[in-house]
Amino acid sequence: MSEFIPSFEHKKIEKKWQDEWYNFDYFKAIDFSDKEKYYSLVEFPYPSGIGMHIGHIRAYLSLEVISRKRRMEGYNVLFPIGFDAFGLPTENYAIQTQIHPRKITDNNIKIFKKQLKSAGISFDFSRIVDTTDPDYYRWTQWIFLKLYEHNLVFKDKAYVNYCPSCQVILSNEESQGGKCDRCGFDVVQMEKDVWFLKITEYANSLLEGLKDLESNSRIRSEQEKWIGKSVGANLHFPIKDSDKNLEVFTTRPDTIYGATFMVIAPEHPYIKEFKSRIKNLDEIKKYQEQAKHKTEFERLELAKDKTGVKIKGLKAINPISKAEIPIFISDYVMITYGTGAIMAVPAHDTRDYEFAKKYNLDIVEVIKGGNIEKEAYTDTETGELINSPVINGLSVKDAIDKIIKIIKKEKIGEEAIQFRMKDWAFNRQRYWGEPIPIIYCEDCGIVPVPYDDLPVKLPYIEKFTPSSTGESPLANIDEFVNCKCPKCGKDAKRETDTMPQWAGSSWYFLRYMDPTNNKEIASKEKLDYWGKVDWYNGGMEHVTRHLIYSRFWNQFLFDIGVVPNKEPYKKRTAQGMILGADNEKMSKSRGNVVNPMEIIDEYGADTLRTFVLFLSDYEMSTPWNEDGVKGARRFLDKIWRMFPKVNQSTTYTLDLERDIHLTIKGVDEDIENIKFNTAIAKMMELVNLYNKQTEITKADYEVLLKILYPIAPHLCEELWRKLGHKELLVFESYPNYNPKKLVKEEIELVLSINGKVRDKVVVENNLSKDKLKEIALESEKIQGYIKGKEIIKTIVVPNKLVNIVVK
RNA sequence: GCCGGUAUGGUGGAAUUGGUAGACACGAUGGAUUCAAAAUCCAUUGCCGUUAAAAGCGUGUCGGUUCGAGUCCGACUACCGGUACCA
Repeated sequence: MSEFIPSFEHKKIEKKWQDEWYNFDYFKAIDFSDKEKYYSLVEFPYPSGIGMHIGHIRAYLSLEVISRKRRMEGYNVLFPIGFDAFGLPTENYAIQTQIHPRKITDNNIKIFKKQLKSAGISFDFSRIVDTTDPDYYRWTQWIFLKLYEHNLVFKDKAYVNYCPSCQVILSNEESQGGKCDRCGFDVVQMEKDVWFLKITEYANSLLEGLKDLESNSRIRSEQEKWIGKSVGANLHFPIKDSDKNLEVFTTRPDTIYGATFMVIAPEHPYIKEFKSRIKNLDEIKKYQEQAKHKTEFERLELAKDKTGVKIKGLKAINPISKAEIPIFISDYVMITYGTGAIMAVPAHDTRDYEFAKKYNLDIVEVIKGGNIEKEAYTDTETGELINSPVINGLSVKDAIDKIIKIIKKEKIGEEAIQFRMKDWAFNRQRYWGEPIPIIYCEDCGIVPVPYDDLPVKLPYIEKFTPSSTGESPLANIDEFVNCKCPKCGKDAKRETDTMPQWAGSSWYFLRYMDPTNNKEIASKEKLDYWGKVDWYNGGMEHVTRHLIYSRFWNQFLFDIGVVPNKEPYKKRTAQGMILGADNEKMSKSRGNVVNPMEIIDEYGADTLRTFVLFLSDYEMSTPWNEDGVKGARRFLDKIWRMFPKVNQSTTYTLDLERDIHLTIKGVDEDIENIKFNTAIAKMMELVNLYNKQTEITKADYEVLLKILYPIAPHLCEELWRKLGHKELLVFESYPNYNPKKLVKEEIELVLSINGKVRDKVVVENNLSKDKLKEIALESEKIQGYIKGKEIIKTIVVPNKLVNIVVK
């Protein structure tokens, strides 16, 4: 101990322990171990060329800390990592540089692995999955074929969002606000053959499954809203002088007497169906044409300004009141939601109200309580039905119940449920993705590739630029396109579209359980052993799309008997974003990006880890603050420098005992509640106490190393070894606290007058209320305040305070 | 528009069931050490006030409940995130 280096040499020490951990596979998860299993999952990264972002570090650290702690607690921990490597950025970069995406991806993965290790994250690197590996995407294709087999895949012509800049078809989610998610270019509408996955079939099941997911309310409600369940009724409005009905969906069947007109979407099939009867067909067609060419942006901009055309020659009949009412065509009704037609109740729906005002249509009040001269009255809690013969006087809720009974009896409608969630558009016209395993045969039509022929491998090509027709680059590769029909053997052609980026990530958590299996996605035994993901952490931005897609695939695999659990995740948390020092989102263009590797190089991985966790509440977004890094480093140095004053005693220093037990308890609770910032603050407080002692015991020091280990493992390993231990901290037992040792013998009693603190005295713990009151009145300061005043009342909170109310 | 979240010192942020607001850290100031600096250590650090104290003020704004409110209730403002004519 004589030659002691006053600051820990992070470069040397961190490298030493990383080599030890990774070379000897200390973090390897053991299949079928007798220990209880724990599966911690973090969202696998897209291996971009810039390498790791500070956000990755924060995202992984929560479960990194939990995983290290769980190992100490005796669990067999599966904490895997992989790469979601298909996708546009790599492909665009490939086009730019003429380097093959395979090469780029391999290189990026290599960089990422190295960086993850230099941060000391305790991943099981033996289980890496790479979605672009044919041994992996073979099973992605396999699941697609299974979905196809179970009629959950269909092909349809659809207007799709197309980005002329990326030359790629986008999902609704990727083209929000009419802008391309990737490049920001204006999205245009384009008719295409599109593969869909029928996720809507699982809508209800996905909603129900949320009940079993442990997560905060925000995570749950975003998913709920995305699924968007509405309960109401389908009503049949007869078209006058025909045997057809106009079907509408409504959540407010109680307002049927107030339905003064109907509105159908511009794309509604009845325009064609009744074209011979429509007197102003030209005008209608013109409107349809306009609606089609409105960009998303215009539709949003003009959202308030309703437009539409009355369909002349066509009338609907209100099936309850028998009133004849006009039908309009307007783009405020969407063909993609419900039945593409509505009954408009202007008195009680804001949109219908605006439309009625603009076109001077009747507004009939059927619920009392608002002022329909001014605005639509949409309250459903307090109103009472009027002008509605069969349901007058009822509340909205009762009226809905009663009217549904009536319409069912009269066969003019039925209860119905609608979801806002749409089927999942499942193809891209790009090269760098999983080929869709489908063959087109002139005689046999669409033929799925036989399971034995999987994987359909991506051919190694030189030119990845998409064709100007919007077709995949694969369409130009004859050797890929031309094949034999698996059914009849005749010449046939392959599907050239590839899967969207969400495909590979929809089941990767299953593959980790058995990453090299070449017979199944994973063996039944391993799926059973590892079971559900115990804790899944990732970004808030993936709570809707990725989480729902992957739950959908898992539920499907459960339904066909492939996986043992209907829901894949037990618990889900999400980290907050780290913003730039300027409080703006980090981005290259703003120049506020923090490179974690630079911090590791200068201050070390332990410092980075400690600081990122200390920065703020884990779930909140927060600006980066370079200065704070020094504070974290100082904290670790203090612990390092303390080493020479450690004595050989194996019991806690008496003066520190209570604080040690308190800290163990607090740190444990904080970590489990992902309050890493306060956990670290508590350890800092303990270290400050240690520093005040001239000597500390080996026991004092060891317990600190153990509770700090999950956060700053390199430093703790090194000091642990310096204490003479032969074994690593990895599987040392996590410390327990003794509740009896938490009791304080003396407490500080606060004395206040009228709620204002006037004095503080140290008294024995657990004194009676009367005794505390007595003590309070004895205080000189208190006496000064109550002199000449009347004591109205005294409140005593045992072990806390005495408040005297005077007048 | 609707749905969430947030608002606390110069800064990042703490605060258990309503019970000492500002833990912990950064920064700053003063001092020790040093030839000097860095590092380290000690002290101070919400505002106002004072020689020092006391008193007073203080958790986005306004109001309320309470012996007592950062915390509960009502109204509002700003910022962030989600969503967008969803019938």
